[in-house]
Amino acid sequence: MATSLSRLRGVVHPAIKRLQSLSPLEPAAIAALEMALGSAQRFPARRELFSEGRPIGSALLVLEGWAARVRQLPDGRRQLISFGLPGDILGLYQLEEALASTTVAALTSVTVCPLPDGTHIPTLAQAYAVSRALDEAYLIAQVTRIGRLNAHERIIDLLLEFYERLSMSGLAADGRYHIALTQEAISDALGLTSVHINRTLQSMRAAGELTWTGREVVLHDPISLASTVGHVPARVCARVG
Amino acid sequence: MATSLSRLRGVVHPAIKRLQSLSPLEPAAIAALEMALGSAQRFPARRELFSEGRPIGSALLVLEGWAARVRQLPDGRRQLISFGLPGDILGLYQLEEALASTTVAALTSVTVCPLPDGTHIPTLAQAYAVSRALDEAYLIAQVTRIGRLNAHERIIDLLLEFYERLSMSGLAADGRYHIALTQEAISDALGLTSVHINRTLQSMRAAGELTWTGREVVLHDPISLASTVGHVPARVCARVG
DNA sequence: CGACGGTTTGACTAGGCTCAAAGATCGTGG
DNA sequence: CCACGATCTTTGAGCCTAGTCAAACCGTCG
Repeated sequence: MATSLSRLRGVVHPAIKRLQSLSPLEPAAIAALEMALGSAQRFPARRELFSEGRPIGSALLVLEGWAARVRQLPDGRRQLISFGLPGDILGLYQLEEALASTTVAALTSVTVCPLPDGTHIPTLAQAYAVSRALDEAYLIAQVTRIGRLNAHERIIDLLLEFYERLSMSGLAADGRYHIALTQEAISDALGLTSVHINRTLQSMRAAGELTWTGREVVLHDPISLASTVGHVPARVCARVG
Repeated sequence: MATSLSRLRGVVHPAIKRLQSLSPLEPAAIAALEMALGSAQRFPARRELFSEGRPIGSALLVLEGWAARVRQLPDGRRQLISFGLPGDILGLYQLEEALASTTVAALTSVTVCPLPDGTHIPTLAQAYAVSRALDEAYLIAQVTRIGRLNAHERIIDLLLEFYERLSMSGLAADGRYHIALTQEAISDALGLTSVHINRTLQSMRAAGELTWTGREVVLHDPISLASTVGHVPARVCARVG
């Protein structure tokens, strides 16, 4: 049943929770999403969900796992452009015959489902619009991060962004969350080397700023971290917090 | 008269030419644009067209001059996120109550006009959609540029992007165009210092890669430059070159 | 147990930054 | 028409953040 899927163990599915937090959803929207949850599809890590330059099929809603838009240079250098976390939408364009401007790859095992059509469900359409606006805000944050912050600031800023985003879907709380990335992936996102990420993380641990064991991150004081690096949460709409 | 404005000296206005190159425009689209040209408004250099966090009024079409999305850090560091050249659209969002996610500032004296409503003019709406998709592609290019290219590559890649974009509006040809940026602005865009931009430009001149006198840039061999830095022009739609 | 992916460490290098000041260029007003 | 100020470009010397290359370590999974 749809209800059992979206409220597994009595909890709203993180993806639905995120969209709900972007714009309060009407019952028809919830129903459409719950229906979509039924046709989930799984991609193993490293698999491509979209390929650069190829036509985009239908948009996807991320249910579980982390994906990323990736650009690969001819000589092997790799840049992660942006991330797709649970509740994020991949490949959402209103352009006919759109081509994917970047490859989207699964960083972990990723489950997705087709994005329900929002054209006749106003609150759902609104949630998609907000989601899209946030995507752009994250992209802008990424430019500023790699353009003007040093290694220490870049890492903190990115970890704070993850914290805020995962909080929307209920996957983070109290500065704590599960991070699906290797140090290598972080370095590819931040325009640094994994060696430098490693050393910088060590100094951050030594400074008591965070704990990072296995895949579990704890930011000891998100608020003070945010103020030291001048991090400001994305804000795109007067109605959304 | 509208016609005399859009075809000054027998030439189609660069802004219209750009939109036309994104999607062939029907007569009603041209007429709407020519009408809008009549209510042009001028902003002097450094003036803000939109302010971060403030509600966005109506979208603007750039007619002349260069604008840029800017993010300023508390300590004075500055990052240019993206550029608005003639024919580009600023502040185009389908979100109600959208807030500007970055300040947009005039880099030179800039003339704009309100963007004509495209909802009942399909080809115009299509041009806007393509323009928006290109905006995103340029943002992605910017991330890759500052994340993974060295100073030399960053400059070439950016100058090539300007060349391609200005070519669409007829403002560049044969590798030659008028660049409205100071070395300082370039450094703010590329995440480098103006001193380093200056030195790198000198080495590029010495290598015969370009000429840059006053505000006139000549890329001596755009094709070979593109191949040396692995630059690929943005491509967002199967129908658009 | 070995292979694999990820993390950590060391020694050395280099690309780009900082600070500071001197030249160019250009628009403007007297 | 020239002088002035403001803005931009250029140069120099020294430093530092982050990169490179290489190897060891570690956990885990088949």
